[in-house]
Amino acid sequence: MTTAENTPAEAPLAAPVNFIRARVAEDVATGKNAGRVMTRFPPEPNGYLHIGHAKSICLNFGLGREFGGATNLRFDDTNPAKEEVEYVESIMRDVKWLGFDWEDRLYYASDYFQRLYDYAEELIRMGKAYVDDQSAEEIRARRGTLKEPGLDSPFRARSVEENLDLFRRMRAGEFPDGARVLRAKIDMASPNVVMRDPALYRIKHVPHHRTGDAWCIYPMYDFAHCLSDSIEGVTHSICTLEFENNRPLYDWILDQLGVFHPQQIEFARLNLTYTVLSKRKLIQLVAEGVTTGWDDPRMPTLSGIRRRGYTPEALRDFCERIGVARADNMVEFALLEHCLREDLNSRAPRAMAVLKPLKVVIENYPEGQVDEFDFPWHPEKDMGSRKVPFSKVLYIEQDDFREEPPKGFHRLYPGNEVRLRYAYYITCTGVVKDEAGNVVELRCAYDPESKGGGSPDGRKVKGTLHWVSAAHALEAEVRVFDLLFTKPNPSAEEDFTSCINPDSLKVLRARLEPALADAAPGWHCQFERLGYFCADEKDSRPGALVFNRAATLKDTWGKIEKKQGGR
RNA sequence: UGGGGUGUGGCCAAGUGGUAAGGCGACGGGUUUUGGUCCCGUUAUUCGAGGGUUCGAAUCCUUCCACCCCAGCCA
Repeated sequence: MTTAENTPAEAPLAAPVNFIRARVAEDVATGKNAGRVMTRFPPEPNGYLHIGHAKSICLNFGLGREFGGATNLRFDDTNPAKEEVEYVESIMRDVKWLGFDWEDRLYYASDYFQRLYDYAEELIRMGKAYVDDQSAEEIRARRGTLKEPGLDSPFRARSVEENLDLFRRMRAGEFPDGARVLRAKIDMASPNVVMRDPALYRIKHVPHHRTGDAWCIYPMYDFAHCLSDSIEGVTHSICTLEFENNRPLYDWILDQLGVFHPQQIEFARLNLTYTVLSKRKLIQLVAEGVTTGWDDPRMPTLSGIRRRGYTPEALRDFCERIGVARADNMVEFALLEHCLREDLNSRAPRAMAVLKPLKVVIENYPEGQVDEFDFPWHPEKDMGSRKVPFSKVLYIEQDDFREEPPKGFHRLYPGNEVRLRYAYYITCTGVVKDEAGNVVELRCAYDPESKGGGSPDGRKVKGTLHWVSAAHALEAEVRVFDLLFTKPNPSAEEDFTSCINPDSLKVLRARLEPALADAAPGWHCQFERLGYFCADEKDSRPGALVFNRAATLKDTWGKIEKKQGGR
């Protein structure tokens, strides 16, 4: 039971409609591309995948699967200065973990460098591209502004022969970085700035993680992406809204070259409350040591979320529920939590753990006696059972005792009777305090007749507490996480780091029931009444358990107490 | 009038001329050996605003307003 793999989730329901699905369905119905559907997920390997990428992955792979097509994984690796194999590997790991399979269709834009280069020469021969000797600053100065047209480059009218010669010499490494660039010859007066003779190739004497020193010129995104899509026969090239301005260029390049023309479709990227999802900001969190790395359980990266204890099923469900549209959005974190709870409620085994232990001595329980109970792993589903020992000295949660109970509190307080889950009823008969007045121990009396957690006389107790036998308890580290930011939209702040939550991590020494002794890293369970937890995939091992809290359970009492102005 | 987009309840989001789906959240209530789960109910006379067309408009026309994206040799 404590192995990492829990009961697999049931197959997800049919995906809801959205405008992209509708459009693809229409294309299939009208016989466009002979009814063929091919999508791709095209990450740049310059960072870890985050939950925003999950939306795109689910969309792209979902479309491929739904329409009997296929989805490629293609690394958009056209900027060697920023890309690394570590990222390539993490991306493949994360996509697989999310539950998608690119089978034998693993591609890299760098695989196409020669073909791309050939296309560039073709454009030059058609008089549609030219080599510009201006510096980056000069080009910028002549680009014009959003409201004013740009000026033609003094090198715009070069002959095809000269352009070809210069471009070949660029490729041969004759010029230093930044000396020249290949530009498309479109329209410097275009109201769309993207169309003002965009750069197609730049010189970068930087080794590439896959092609090594083979190239010193690299294609720009706009040139590489559309042609890579075309080469792969992608029918629907789905990307986020900010690329909408680039679509005319995407279309222009493909039209000039007369090659297969995929359809670019844009959708609104995901924004999540209390988190940041821009690569720049995530890199900053890692670089500045705000988190322990890309896979810190507080990070919205897929590796962080996985380590936190989220399941791929929950994430896929989340991606279905948020929908796909073109309006800017900000999805509440509560929806993500809901998806996890819903998934794990049905499949996670239950266990007892006390996070902040308070010692309880059952005064009328025989010294040295041990009851060994057999508790089900799940209250409704048949998941078998485990042995749980009960003895004279126990631990309960500090939060479950109040010397002076607030209104509506039906846990333990002096004179009150509660149920220890599945075990016995106990009544608090005394409180032991230290010199400072802190409650350090409770004296209680149990009712032997209530064994199993019910009583022959049928009397009701309102509270049921989780507990652990002190002598048999396992000690474990439990990491309790909270939101990384204190504001719903950190990106709206002048400096997003100004609202970092100083209490986003609390490390506790908890006591666990002994059945958890050999919980495997990655194992999920519910600690009864506390939340869903997962044995840390990196740091936990039998004998030195480390659990992460993925999400709390819904807490009605906490809400009531908060309203009462309680602590 | 630089160009391109978007505006439906607190948050997502269906709806594409026939009289506002669904989910999350919130709020009530029931069940309950997890104050969990589950169940039941409530939560937009109104679709950014105004004007118009129509028997009928969130859907069509029109004016206006708000917000987002674009001036990397990043993607």
